[in-house]
Amino acid sequence: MRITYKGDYALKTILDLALNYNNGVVTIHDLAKRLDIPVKFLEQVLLNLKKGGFVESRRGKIGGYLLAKHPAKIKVGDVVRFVEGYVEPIACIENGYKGCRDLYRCAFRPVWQRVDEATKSVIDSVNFEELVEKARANRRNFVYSI
Amino acid sequence: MRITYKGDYALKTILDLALNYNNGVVTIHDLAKRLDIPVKFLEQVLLNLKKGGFVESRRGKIGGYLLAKHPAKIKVGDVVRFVEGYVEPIACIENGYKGCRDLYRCAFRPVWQRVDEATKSVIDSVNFEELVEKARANRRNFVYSI
DNA sequence: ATAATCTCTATCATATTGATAGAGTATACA
DNA sequence: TGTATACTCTATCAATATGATAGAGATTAT
Repeated sequence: MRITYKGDYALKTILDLALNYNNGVVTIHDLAKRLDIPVKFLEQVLLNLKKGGFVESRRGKIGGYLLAKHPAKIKVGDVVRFVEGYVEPIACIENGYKGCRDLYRCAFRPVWQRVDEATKSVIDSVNFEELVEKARANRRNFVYSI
Repeated sequence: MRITYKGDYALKTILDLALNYNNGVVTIHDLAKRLDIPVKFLEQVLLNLKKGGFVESRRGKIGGYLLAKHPAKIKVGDVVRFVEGYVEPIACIENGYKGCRDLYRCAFRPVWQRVDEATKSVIDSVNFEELVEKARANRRNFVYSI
């Protein structure tokens, strides 16, 4: 797994929408400003997240984006898998991979499998409800420390 | 961490040289044939591994490559770090990274750090002496199972 | 009507990836 | 001393991914 800007932006966007859950829609413009993401890039990220069923949109004058599911129902791993396309540390570990002469005798395979399992156990154990709590706590700490 | 062909080839090359440790040099040609790697690509991989201090070379008529250290002294993590350039799941976790507005308040940071630690604990716990044993065992199993 | 918003597709510059090409240098050995 | 057999070095290439920009739509509250 390697997270690119694409994935980073997607995760931060979903966290922002989770922070605004049950609070109406958020516009691309506001998201872009708060998260420091180029507006036109964020457009594509959001359209993709919509295709993935993570967000919904409202068009028109008071339109914007909102989360399609409860934050507790979205895991970090779900988003990474959908946006980046994979989570595995090497292609030969991916499901349905063909193209290695002797996949099952490979001495490295168990190593990659252990990395893969450890990675997934982390990213699939964190949902956006927890992240919202953590983000709010961090914000409080920050304000108090000034 | 995401292993590309570059890293995969490097690891397999070092394993092959480890299997031939104390057994003279191995030519690029033999390595390329056994490992199914394009010769001219393998050249570059080997020159790089030499720069990294993993292998040594002998030029001339009976030249070839050999491991620069004992297989037990080379960890999978060492090779990946050198060849791929990083091991972290995202750039902001890399040492000396600047460029995030509030790195220490980021709700995702602890997630990436956990992935990072888990990954490193795997790849830094496997050395090429163990891999040689495993590879020899796998080869035996294969022969017996025919 | 119109302003504000999302939608869609095309394009772009740059870097990375995986691979190929060819001329050079060193060494064993007949 | 010639030559075959190796490693050495640098350039180049096609294809793809990455991060970003552009502009013309479609929708909706007021």
